[in-house]
Amino acid sequence: MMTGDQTPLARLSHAPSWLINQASAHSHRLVAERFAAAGARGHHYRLLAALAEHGPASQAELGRRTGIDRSDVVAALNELAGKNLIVRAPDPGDRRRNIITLTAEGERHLAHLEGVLTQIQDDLCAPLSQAERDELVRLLTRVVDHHAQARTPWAAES
Amino acid sequence: MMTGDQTPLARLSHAPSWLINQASAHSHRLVAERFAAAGARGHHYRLLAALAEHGPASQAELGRRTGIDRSDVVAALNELAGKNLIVRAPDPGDRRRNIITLTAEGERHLAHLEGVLTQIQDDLCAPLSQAERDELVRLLTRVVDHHAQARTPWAAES
DNA sequence: GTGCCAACGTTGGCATCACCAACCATAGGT
DNA sequence: ACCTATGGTTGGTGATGCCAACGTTGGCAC
Repeated sequence: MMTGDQTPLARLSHAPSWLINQASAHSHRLVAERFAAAGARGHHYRLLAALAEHGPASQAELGRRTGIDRSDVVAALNELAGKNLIVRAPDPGDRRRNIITLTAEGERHLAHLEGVLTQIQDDLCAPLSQAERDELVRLLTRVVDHHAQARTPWAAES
Repeated sequence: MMTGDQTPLARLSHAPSWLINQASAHSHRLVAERFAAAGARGHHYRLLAALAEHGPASQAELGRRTGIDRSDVVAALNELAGKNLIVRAPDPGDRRRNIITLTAEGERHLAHLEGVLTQIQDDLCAPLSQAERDELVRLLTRVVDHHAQARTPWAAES
């Protein structure tokens, strides 16, 4: 996001949107750096996690679960398939679909990324106490839910 | 960032980095949409605000103040100059530098963007009470400061 | 059954943003 | 004079979030 953020802009430095973007940028940097070191990118983790949590699914399903665009899902799955972390098989019951399945190797990789991510959370929230982290999560959850709902009124249940 | 964020990923939905990125995405979308409607982009506001707060400056100075990369400052200033919102004049005391000055029109535009941004803050934090918004700002400020400092130990004072 | 619309996978493209590398001109100190 | 640091500029990279379009296939109505 930025190079040297001494944030000398008084009017901006108290704006939630600015702070959120700053925080996001730092978080993004952490994720990008460490995931890159682990040979992965944000999309990869999201997809693997979705597969682990809800089981095999079509690509469109994965897109909906993870919020990743269909077209981006294709690219990410290509990469994951290239590393044998997932398997793409045609759905016998619907020839339009591919059924994506996590491989054992994919599960191992996911477990690794899980650890990396946990460490990232910790570093990101380093200056906050546990109670403060919980509070931050609570507040952000409210904000995110509010806007997610506004954007996807259809996805009522899940 | 995403299309339909029903966030069905239990393990992710409580991770601060995920929440921050989600919130940032929503905020980013709001900013992009409304700034586009106002004929501006995020960089533009940051630069105009920096000029208004600290007065005319060289491009490198602006980059440091706003955290925008030197090369990106050039492009943004070109656009701003094209709209007569800023003036780029050579520094008589240092022929390497350009002195960037806000024009009256630039100030008007900034004032407008200021209003747009205030509205965005409000929409972004819609689900939160004022006390909660303050708390969110406080927590995020701690996080951002912590990482900004880690990244730019040199920019001690400012 | 035929026809039409919806969903799926895929390709290709666009925009923003953070960032890096390289250039050349100029300052400044030695 | 020389060498280094700084400033403006150009150009390029990569991640991410989207949108548009295509051909294929399913499902439904008629």
